[in-house]
Amino acid sequence: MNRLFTKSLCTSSAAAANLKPPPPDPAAISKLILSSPIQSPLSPNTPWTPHLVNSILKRLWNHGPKALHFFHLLDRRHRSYIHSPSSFNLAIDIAARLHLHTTVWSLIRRMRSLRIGPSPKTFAIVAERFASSGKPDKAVNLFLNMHEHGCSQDLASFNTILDVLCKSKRVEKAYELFKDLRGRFSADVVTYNVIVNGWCLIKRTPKALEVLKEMVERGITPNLTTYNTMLKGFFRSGQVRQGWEFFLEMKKRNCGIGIGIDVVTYTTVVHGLGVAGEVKRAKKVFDEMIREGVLPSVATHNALIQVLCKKDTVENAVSVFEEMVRKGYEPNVTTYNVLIRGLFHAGEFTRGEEMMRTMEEEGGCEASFQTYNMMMRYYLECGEVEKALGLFERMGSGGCLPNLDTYNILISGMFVRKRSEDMVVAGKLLVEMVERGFVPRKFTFNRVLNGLLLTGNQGFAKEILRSQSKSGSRLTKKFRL
DNA sequence: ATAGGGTTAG
Repeated sequence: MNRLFTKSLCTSSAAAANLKPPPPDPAAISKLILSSPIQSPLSPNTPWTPHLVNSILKRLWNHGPKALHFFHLLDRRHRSYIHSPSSFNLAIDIAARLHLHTTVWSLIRRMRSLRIGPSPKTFAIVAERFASSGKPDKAVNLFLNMHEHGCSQDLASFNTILDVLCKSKRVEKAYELFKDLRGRFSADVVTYNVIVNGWCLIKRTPKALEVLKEMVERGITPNLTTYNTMLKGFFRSGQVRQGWEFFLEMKKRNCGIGIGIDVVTYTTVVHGLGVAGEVKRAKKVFDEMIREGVLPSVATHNALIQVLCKKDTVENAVSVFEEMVRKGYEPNVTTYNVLIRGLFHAGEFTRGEEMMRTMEEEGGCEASFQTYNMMMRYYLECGEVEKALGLFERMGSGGCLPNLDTYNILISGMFVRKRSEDMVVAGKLLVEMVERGFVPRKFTFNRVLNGLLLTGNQGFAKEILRSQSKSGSRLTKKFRL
């Protein structure tokens, strides 16, 4: 195990020959960490840098226990390396996702003792975890008590906590906090934009408009972000007509005062109209923006391609894709994902697979978990279990570890054929996901156990039950720092 | 990670 580590390092012969050692490869190190036993020590010779550590933590994101173990080893066993604040923040995020409360706080204490934090960003991460796991009050309290942990509250952190609450759909809670404290922190245009966006996210555009009116009354001038947010809100809540009129109004003001509309405005309208089924109008707006001298971005193309896939034909979507490449745009992962989805949706599995090859070989884009999850969904939907499992294998061996969705998709897919051997696979997947720090829903758990019992796999079922009853306490103990 | 546009699912 250790040899692999040393291989990528500065060996004495390389140094003697005055050759630059190859930079350590995060992918190779991540693979090694995944395959090595938990006690395996890291080579002391690796030239660790925050960038290297961060890219490894990101690669191991969906294997939280291993990621934390790696972080911990480097923190404690490595004499000369001290983790950077950004690595701490990543580790804290991972620990919070694993519900390792004790670990989160000891990491925060450690940051403090090293005098490298915690920063407002650190608290934003923890608050986000609270808010998205149904504990918005804890998120608010964390913000209110930040100063006790050596981190001052300011307008920026106030805006952040509001945004965190809004993005996790706790808009009422955010609005409450906003009204209580907007005086103390002198709310600015960003604060108001966050709240406007919040109401828009839960499709309450009348409330958003109310806040918009209020900000003007209080002497805060809305900017283009405010209007783009509102515009998106109309389309999101299905108010296509209001959205369109708002867009026209924005254009009119552009001529008058000169607030300007930009590529984001146009992208919002192209997407909004298209999703509403108004494909012709969406295309017209796309052409209009070019005439008006606002260059479409990759995101604009992605919006149009998605809309054509959904409401028109995948052939037209492919044409737009080819045209954008011809014009010199570089399609990104989203472009490919949208297009592959379109092809799979149309039953064109072969062309979808080809597009995936194109993306990796010619496009220089690595397939993401969205790519894999979506393709597996389609394969399982029509009973192509082997195809889905093949993709799953590729994920595990490539640089993209399966996430919670992946496991859920696959496990439920194992029930379509009603075969005994599929139940065993489902059981193995369940064990693996727990090992990697994911918490299966009770429903998933019972379904797999029932499946095993009904197909005569009592032994395996019992094994799973035993490992589960231990895993909770094991996880929390292992990473207490 | 102080705010707005593309990836799922009606």
